[in-house]
Amino acid sequence: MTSTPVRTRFAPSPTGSLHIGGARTAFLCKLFAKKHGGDFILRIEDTDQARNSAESLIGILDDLKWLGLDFAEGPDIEAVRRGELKDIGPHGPYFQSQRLDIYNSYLQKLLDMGRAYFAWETPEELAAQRNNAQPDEAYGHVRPKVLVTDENEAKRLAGGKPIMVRFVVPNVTVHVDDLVMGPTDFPPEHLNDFVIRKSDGMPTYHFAVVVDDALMQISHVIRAQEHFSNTPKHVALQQAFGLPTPAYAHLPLVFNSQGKKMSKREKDKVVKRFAKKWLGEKAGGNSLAVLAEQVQSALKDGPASEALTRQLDAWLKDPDLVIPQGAVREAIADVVGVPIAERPEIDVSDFKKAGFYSEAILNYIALLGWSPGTGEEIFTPEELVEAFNLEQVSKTNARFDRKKLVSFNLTHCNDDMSGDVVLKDKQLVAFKQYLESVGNARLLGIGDVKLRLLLEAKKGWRLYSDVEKVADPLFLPLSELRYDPVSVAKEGLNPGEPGRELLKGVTEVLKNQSEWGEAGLEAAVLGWCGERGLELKDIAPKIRVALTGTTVSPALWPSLVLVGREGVMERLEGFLRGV
RNA sequence: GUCCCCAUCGUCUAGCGGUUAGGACACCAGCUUUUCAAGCUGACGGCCGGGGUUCGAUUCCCCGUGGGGAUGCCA
Repeated sequence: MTSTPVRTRFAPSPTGSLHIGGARTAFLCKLFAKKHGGDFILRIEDTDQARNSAESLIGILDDLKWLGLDFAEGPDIEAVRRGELKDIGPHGPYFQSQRLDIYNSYLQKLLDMGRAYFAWETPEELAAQRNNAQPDEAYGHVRPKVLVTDENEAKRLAGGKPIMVRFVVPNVTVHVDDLVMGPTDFPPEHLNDFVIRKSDGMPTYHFAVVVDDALMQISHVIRAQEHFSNTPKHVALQQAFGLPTPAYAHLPLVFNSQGKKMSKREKDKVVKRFAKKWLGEKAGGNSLAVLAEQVQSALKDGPASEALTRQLDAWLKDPDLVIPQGAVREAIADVVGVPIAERPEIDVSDFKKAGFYSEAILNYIALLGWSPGTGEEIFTPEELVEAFNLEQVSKTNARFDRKKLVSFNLTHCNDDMSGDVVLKDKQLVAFKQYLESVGNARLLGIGDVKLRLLLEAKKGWRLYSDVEKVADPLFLPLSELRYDPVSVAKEGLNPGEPGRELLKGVTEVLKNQSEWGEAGLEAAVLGWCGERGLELKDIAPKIRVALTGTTVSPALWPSLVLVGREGVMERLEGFLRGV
């Protein structure tokens, strides 16, 4: 046994939002580290200059934080919010874009050893090579006869073409002992001399990941299975440098319910469909400009209107084109009115806005590809630390099942609400976070005491959005309250109908109620029912309709308490006067 | 094209040569209920196909089929 401390890392690139598969990888890395008393590190792989965005970076950090996936070393979130790429920890920088000197010094070692060389094929030339390859022939880059290791000479020979650096892949079989995939031999003939420094001077993923994992003393590389076939590249690089090879564990992939890859393209397609529909409905010339205008005003600082119009035009015409900026896509979705239910949930933020509880999500995603083997399924994050192990990780790709997630959500929330004060407080905090994420200032404004009562009153909710939906009418100003005609008719509450008389009667009882508490209200109403030979179900839905406009509300007594004596009387008497 | 990985109810999975193939979610039925939910009870439902190996294969091997990944100046 070695005494090397366990150190795992999650290394997202800020080119998009944190999706649920990435969240799972991050979580399992964290679980493994914690289980072994080690550290979980966050590194930002921002080497793709064309696709990086500050919006993505902040989004990813926010989502990790919301999930409770904090890290021992990595970006300084507060600084990043201010627009600085600052980080915390002894093995930094943790932004690859700030490690160029390090990469270059390692690169020079390779060049000096003759294990790397300059190359200057254009992307078109490489594509042609691949396309022209004969069947049975390994296609792709072929190592030149003479390797150029001097940069100046390379520049001269390239004649103005951009130069990059390739690694001389050794002609030996690479053996990888993967903790999930098992021992595997990778013969050299399937590997060609891959690029390690791009022509813009940035290292490629394969190069940076090797240098960084070694320097950051990562003991276990836990990542998605899509990287498995590339692992021999990394091991070959480690061997060239004489660096240690970390333990590898490649996780099975997570797909959507159709068994397809989760991608922002999926979201994009839906938005595009609705955008086209929206434009089609607006007869008359320049509705594209109108769309751009509205999208822009929905955005705090989006692109200029004309630029946006051009972008939208190109986007609508090309079925394969995707809006790269998540915020812009969301804004379009809002403007053209894509229903919430139609928006594919892929990113962590989608689930947050849909009203899921972070711990339920963690529980569910941990079980995608891993199983404790005991049949147990419901775990808190702390329990997961105890239970988790790499041995029980399967090699089989999994599909994401939203309904099961919903069920987990219900269970976690219910468990908390039937637990102690600490647990109930967690729900309160999480519910408030949800309300903030969807911008429901009205409910946020009722205060913690009422919010807590509300959570208690709406028993058995599945999502926070369920609580919100059912509670919202309770706190609407009376002038904005709409009565559902079907409910009104069903309860016989239209003028002249018998239900109205009953409601009048019970309104009197409530008016004379001295103590406005759940128990007192219940006793009073039940007493009134008893005198008349009525049951609660004869009157409760009528009160609900007058109170909320529909027959659906949280439990009746707490609802009355939440609305308060004045509010209730205003609503009941208002209903009896009007409608 | 080439290489690699995978294959148990609709979905996530347990199983690691002998099991009435277990659980969870979904679905369906019933019960319960002041609404929506929730809860309770029950039912339905599976070893991809073909060859081997073996006294015996869901389990081990081979082939096929299907799915996925890699083969990028993306990560």
